[in-house]
Amino acid sequence: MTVLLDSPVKCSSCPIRHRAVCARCDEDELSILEGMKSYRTFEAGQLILWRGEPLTYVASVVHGVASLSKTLEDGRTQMVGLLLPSDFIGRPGRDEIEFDVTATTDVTLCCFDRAPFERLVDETPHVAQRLMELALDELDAARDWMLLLGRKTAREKIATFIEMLARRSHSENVLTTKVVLPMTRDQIANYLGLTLETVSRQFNALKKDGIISLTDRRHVDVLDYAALHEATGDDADGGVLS
Amino acid sequence: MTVLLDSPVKCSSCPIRHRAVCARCDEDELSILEGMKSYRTFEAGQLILWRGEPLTYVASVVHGVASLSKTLEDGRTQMVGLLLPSDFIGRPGRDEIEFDVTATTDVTLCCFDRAPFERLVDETPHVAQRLMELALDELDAARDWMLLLGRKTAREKIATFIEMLARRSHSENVLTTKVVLPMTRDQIANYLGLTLETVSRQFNALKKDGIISLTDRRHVDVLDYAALHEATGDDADGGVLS
DNA sequence: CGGGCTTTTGACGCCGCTCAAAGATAGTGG
DNA sequence: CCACTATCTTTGAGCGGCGTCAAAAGCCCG
Repeated sequence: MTVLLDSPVKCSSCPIRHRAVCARCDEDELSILEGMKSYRTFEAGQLILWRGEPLTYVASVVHGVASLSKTLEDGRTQMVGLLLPSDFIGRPGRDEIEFDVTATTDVTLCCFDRAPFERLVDETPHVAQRLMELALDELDAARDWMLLLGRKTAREKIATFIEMLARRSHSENVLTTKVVLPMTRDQIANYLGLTLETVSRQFNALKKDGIISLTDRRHVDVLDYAALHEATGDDADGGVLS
Repeated sequence: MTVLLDSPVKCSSCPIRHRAVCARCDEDELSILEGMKSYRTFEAGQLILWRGEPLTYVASVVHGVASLSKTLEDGRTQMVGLLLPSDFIGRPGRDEIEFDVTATTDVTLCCFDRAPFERLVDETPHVAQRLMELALDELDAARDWMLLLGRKTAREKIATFIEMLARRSHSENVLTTKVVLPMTRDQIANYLGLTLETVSRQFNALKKDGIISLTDRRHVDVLDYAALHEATGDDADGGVLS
């Protein structure tokens, strides 16, 4: 069930303070947001918002992973975005979204009612600018994904996926070799435009090649970053340290 | 070669006046833009901007079609966007782009130097808001395309492509049955994540089924809109009249 | 220990890719 | 105006990667 927590974390000690929609806000702006916000939590698997439904609030992801997905008439589905902590849900000036938003893991959201938030956007350029940056970041990510979906092989897709998670989950430039998979094989398949069987086979193929090891179903250990990047099909310069 | 025309069309009689980045501008704002703009034309096939190059200007497409594309190490390429008249090239706050921009047909751009344009964006909310809308529109389009690339069959891809062109090219709610293909089979293949042979075969399959007819290589005549939509795999409600 | 879920593994078939060649079409120069 | 050429498109034959179907194995939680 959706849970409304009465005491959200203070903005000043919020883990996503410097990356979320509030990143550029000064103290005054922050205290306005502080007054508007509330936390909501969702269990893994819950629908957070769905296509066509009027959007009553917008939110930042604080903890956990959510996903955006679209579905064809006959039920085939494709994830069109992954929302990690600091990512934003909802869009200024629209009152519907065109996809479903689902909690992939347990999720905590920092929510703002739409009307007051939009007023704030109109008045504070810091928020509007940051929103624009976030939208453009998403657009870049979407385009990388289009290349992946349209042209990469199953093996390249899996390698790219692991590399992306490694890049986004390492803390402060320290490159960790342990990667946590925030989703099941089935969800990974929907993200990569594959079937779950193919996902499983390719994970094991990378393992057999000594590029990764699979400690348990949710944990990948990257043994050879160079080989992993090689397997993504991307240019050499797009490597891990960039 | 790039041609700089010394006398661009006046904004007030510009064909994209009400849809481009300037859509919400009032007379005063428009005259500022008028003073900043210049036209550039490119022949079909020319590179307009390329990945990693510093971005010296931003622009609106006035006539023609341009495309955004990304390339893998071994040369496989995927179009990640189609720019039709009124679409915008370039992004505030970034000095590089992550893809190549190519003229698909002969193209006329309405260009603004980046520095003065960005100053204008900071000062006039009308432009900033419109830019945000355009970015979100592109994001929606990118996500539809992700569904197509990841989950649709070749036939569904072709049907979706034709339907999209029909929808974007008809003027003022009048549904034309004649659709002009602004690109070659090879370029269509790169847009849809297919090969040119498959594109050709699927066009002819739709023709054999009586859904379209092919007058010449650049012109499609839609004979049966309902059947075309059926062939896209999308939900019933996303039909032509929406 | 039992039941449901996720993952793995195998066998097989099909859609779309590859390779190849012939057929249109448009642009060029004689 | 027409032959010539380059480019684009169509068509065919064959193959392979990934999807489909099925069943077994592993894991988690009561």
